[in-house]
Amino acid sequence: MAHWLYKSEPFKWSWEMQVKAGAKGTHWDGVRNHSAKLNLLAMKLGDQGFFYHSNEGKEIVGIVEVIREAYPDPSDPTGKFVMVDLKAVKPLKHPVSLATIKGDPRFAEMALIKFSRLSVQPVTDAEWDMVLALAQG
DNA sequence: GCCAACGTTGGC
DNA sequence: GCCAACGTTGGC
Repeated sequence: MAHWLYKSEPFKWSWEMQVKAGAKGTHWDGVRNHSAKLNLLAMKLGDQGFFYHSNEGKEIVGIVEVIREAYPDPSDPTGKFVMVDLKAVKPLKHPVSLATIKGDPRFAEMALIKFSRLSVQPVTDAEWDMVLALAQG
């Protein structure tokens, strides 16, 4: 099963709002980047991902799960972009900050570092496990 | 608030 | 089809 990372500015859409959306989840819309779109298209039902707060917080705060695979994003007038539906699974016991990830050489190849502006990113199994281990800390 | 990175646009 | 200009993202 693949893993992902979703960035959101908390004052636009925060982890708290995602939790409030409950089991029926929400659309992850507004993606207007082709790399991010390819990631959305690759997602399968049940794939889990990290929920990352950009700008304010700058940390991974929770885990979300894909509950509907990619379909057209109605907020895109060109009809080219897609969105998935996500629901909150659980918060991380201890959020893992960008500073922590940057300071750990094991994460040097992580998309969060290398492609810092990409809003929907793949996460490798190794990175997934390492972040979860840090979150237990 | 600044600015680097990077994607997109538009003139040629 | 190239590439300069421009806009946006997001860390600092």
